[in-house]
Amino acid sequence: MVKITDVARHAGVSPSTVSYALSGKRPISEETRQRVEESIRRLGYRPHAGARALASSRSNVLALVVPLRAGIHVPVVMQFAVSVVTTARRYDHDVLLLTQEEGEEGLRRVADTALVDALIVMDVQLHDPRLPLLRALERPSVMIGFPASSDGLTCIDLDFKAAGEACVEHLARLGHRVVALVGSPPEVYVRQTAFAQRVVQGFTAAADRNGLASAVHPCEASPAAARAVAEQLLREQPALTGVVVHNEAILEPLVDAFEQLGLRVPGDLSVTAICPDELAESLRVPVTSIALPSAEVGTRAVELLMKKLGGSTAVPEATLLPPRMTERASAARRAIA
Amino acid sequence: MVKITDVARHAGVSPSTVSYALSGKRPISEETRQRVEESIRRLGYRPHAGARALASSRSNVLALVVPLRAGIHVPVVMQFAVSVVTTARRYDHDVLLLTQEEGEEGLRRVADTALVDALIVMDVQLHDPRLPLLRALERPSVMIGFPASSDGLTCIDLDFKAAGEACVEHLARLGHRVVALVGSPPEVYVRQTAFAQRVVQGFTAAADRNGLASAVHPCEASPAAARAVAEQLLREQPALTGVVVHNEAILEPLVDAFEQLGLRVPGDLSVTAICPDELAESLRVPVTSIALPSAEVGTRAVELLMKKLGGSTAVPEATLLPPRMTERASAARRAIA
DNA sequence: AGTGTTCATCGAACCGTTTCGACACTTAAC
DNA sequence: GTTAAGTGTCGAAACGGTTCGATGAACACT
Repeated sequence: MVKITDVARHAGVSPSTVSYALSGKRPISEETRQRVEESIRRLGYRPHAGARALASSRSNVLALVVPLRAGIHVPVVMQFAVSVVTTARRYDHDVLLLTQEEGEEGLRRVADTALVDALIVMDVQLHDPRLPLLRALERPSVMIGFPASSDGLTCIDLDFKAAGEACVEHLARLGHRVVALVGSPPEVYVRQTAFAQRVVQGFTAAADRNGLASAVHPCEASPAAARAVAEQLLREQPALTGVVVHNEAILEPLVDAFEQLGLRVPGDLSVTAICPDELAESLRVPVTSIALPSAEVGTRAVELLMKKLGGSTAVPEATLLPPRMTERASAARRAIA
Repeated sequence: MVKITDVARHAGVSPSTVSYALSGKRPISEETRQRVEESIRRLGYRPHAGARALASSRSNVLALVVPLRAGIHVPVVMQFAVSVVTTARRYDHDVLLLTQEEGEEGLRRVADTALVDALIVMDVQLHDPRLPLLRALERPSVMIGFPASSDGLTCIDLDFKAAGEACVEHLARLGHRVVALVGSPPEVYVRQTAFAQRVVQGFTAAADRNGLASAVHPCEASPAAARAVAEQLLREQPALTGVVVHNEAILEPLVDAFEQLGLRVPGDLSVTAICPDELAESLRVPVTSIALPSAEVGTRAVELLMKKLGGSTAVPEATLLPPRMTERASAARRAIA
């Protein structure tokens, strides 16, 4: 293995000069830098990650904790992870993958052993048991999602409340007067993941504000459940013409169920959703939707971390990404009966 | 930060003793070990990962390279990744996440900087450009999938050829005489990913062996393409009664298309698939399938790596997991016309 | 000519472990 | 009763970088 002293000898300088030439932390003459770089190339030198971490107390590795649980749309998680890795690389960092399963002990482990410099935690719950730990940790972290109190933490996510509102406002503009929200599986609400509740808040607030009749229905992630909800909706809200869906898994079966019950989309029923663009586009009837910006969240999360690692104190505690709606075929002006 | 010398002082021993008590690489008296462990607990000591890696030339980190490209079923990748992480943890290792995008340079980087001890590479192609690199690297690796020649490498995957055969054999046993394979998108074949071709080989061989009429159709990952293939099949093989599907994305739309064309499944048409159990189970008509054992592949891949890291030379170059079929509702005995 | 700056580089200490050789002390063997 | 073979522990030397203070050279300003 070729080490920094080999490079130094080959270039006729001291090891520290090589180090500075590489890091740029002290001025090095253009000529010397050239020579060092040439030697590095010639010898195929690569700094030893462990040695570097030891000496600099920076591992240049970020931890990413991904959720495993049911009710979470896997492609979204994956896209997010990829975006984190890609962005981290732009800042010369790597990403260590942890599963939720590892729990608090896992976080403490990678942080305390200095295996990672900072952490990204997904799927944060309202009263997440990891919150106190993350606050106490000597390493910066960013959370995807919002807990009950984000004091002293850095959080980022789509503004789900605004997303819920936007869906309703859109339907209201199209003339719909009776709307329903088909939401996440009940367990998501029970475990108090903030985003599901925020959608409900936004949905309800906007419906009230616009004087619409409205109802909210959680829904399991199965086609059968989707069908059941569809029937229930028609029974309980016969005048229903607008539906907001916040549940990737049942978007397609739900629309199918409506059509099988004799309702055309968007002829009789307009549908808007909060889901990945990919999904919204892939359906038989492309769905007007608010995108789940997983890639952007990933990028922004890393950027926030880098800012914190850079010592900046001016990192915002909360970052709410504004919803972006794409109109597709599933929502149309209400037919005048 | 509390370090090993602090622990040593607190326990009244030398640092090396603490190290040996921890690693077990030399005998330490029961009494001393107790004392050391107590001190560690008291002080909350965690060995510094970088220092450890430097001194031992072992980082205890594995690299996992995940594919990004189209035509790859994301949940399978994710499940695999999770299984890798979980298994790695059992061996006291962590997992660094790399994307295909990083390419050969990425592999070289993490290997040469000693950031990782070993590598797992997914989605290997027949003539993968990374093969020479992996052979040359001083660190062990395991590939998921099989290249044209696996000499000097360690590969593991489902035995796709046997899986293709098993699907046909099953249909043959049920009395079907005319069968078709609906495969992966054309680009998967073009880029010469071995597993797709192996399914075709197995399918064809078993069909010939059983004297069945057979045809093979690649298929894009869209509902429209599924429908088109369904129509084409009926046109070209009017006597068709058995279909093997090897394409997660279109399994559901394909079955739907058949039914809309007036064919009952399994009444008129029997379907078997090679896909994740989860998917096979979730359809309206649960599909008889060969499981894609992503979790097992992940576990086994890590175990193989650990064996190699342990210095074992008796690590098999090729590991083919035998197909496991689960019978569900979609395949039945051929109706006698 | 002397003093003060700035720039480029060097030398040495340090980062926190692991590991190797040595040593003292038991125990077993002949 | 010496020799041989373990046991359990210690001290010191790595491991391969980074970083801080010092130094020398070049230059400008009194």
